[in-house]
Amino acid sequence: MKNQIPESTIARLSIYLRLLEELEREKTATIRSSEIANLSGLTAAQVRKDLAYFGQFGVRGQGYAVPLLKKKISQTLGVHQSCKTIILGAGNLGQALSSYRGFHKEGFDIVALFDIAADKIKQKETATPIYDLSELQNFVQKNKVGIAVLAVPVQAAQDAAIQVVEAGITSILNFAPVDLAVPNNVHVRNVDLATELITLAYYSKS
Amino acid sequence: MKNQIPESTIARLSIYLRLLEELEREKTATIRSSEIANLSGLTAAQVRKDLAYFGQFGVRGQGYAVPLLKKKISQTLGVHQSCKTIILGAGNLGQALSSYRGFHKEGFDIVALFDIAADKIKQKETATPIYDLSELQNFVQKNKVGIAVLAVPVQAAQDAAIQVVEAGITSILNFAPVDLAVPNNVHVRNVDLATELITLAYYSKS
DNA sequence: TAGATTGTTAATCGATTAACAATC
DNA sequence: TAGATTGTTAATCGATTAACAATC
Repeated sequence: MKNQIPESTIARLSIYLRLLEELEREKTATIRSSEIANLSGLTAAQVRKDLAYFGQFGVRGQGYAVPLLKKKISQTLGVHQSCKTIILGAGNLGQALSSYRGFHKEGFDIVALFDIAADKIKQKETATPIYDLSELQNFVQKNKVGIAVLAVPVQAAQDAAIQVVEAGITSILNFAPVDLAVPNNVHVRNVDLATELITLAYYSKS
Repeated sequence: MKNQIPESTIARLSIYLRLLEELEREKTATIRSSEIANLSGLTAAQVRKDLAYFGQFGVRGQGYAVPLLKKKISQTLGVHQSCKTIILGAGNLGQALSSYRGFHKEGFDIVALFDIAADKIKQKETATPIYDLSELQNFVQKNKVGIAVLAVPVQAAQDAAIQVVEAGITSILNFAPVDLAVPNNVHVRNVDLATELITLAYYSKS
């Protein structure tokens, strides 16, 4: 069971991590909390507070050593090794996500797509195999799948979530605009694209 | 200039709206705040508070009339008419988004895709035309574009944002993992898919 | 009138920000 | 030592929740 660290802190850690990867590529040796803040659009106090939840990684008067901090954050987040990920729904969105480079770059391996009547779907260029939904349980048990992405139509989402949970997966990224009912130990994050646009539309007037 | 209404309230309004559309299709006449809360995974107090920012839409002892509330919320959000939307970046993600039904359903018309060297891109089934980025200014001026979606690689995102802003667009949905520098009057919402997965991965251990 | 549910105020909670002592 | 920047505590801010008077 994890402690009382805000989910927003965790989300920001992953932003710091990506920034540090970039800085390491550029051979930057050290960085101050104020610089991290500027580069990621946050405040220095917030950066230091976030990091302090997990340890003391900096040197007073100096800042943070980029390679060390990167290592510490990736250990904290547990992204040092790659994580097998499946996508439910092999429509436009599902297929686009499966070839999204950002996932692979951060260590997420999209190992399979699932869909109903998978045999009807033409399997374009994608290297990722598409299986029938009925094979889900089997596949998940054989392969160590850590995360499921739900890119199915809204009507199918709750049902898909149940199947995913039954297969033993406890992390779900949900693109369908519904509040999924899942057991307490299952973690869901929602990406609601239409809501994002509606929110923007509100601000685009006035 | 908009008042001090929390952005999270606006985001929830759009969730209520979609729920009400559903309820209206099912011919539900009235609904209580507690029911709205259950259906969207929130609390009744929160629902009432959100709505109270904009007026008194309910009847004490009765609840809310579904058609009326739906109308009021869509007026508030300004989604009564459709909003022209463009997508920058015609790669996998851009093309998937352009055919994403959820956008059209909520009144967002994807009127064009833009990409560098647009002529090199084979224009699959999509009905949405793909233009060269150099035509952006011209297109936006001729058509009343309200929102731009950035589905370009991270290196190209800041530059794309500048062009979009120069063309006069003030609402941006950004899929690239960077903190975009934009003028104060421009509203940006970020969807950071890799960060979502990393956050989930953190919770999938332990 | 009695019962129900809103609208709204006040209390709680948690996250962000500010400030500064510790220390490299 | 003087200067800089962290780690951490305390103050602020804002959003969520609880409670209840208003009222249909």
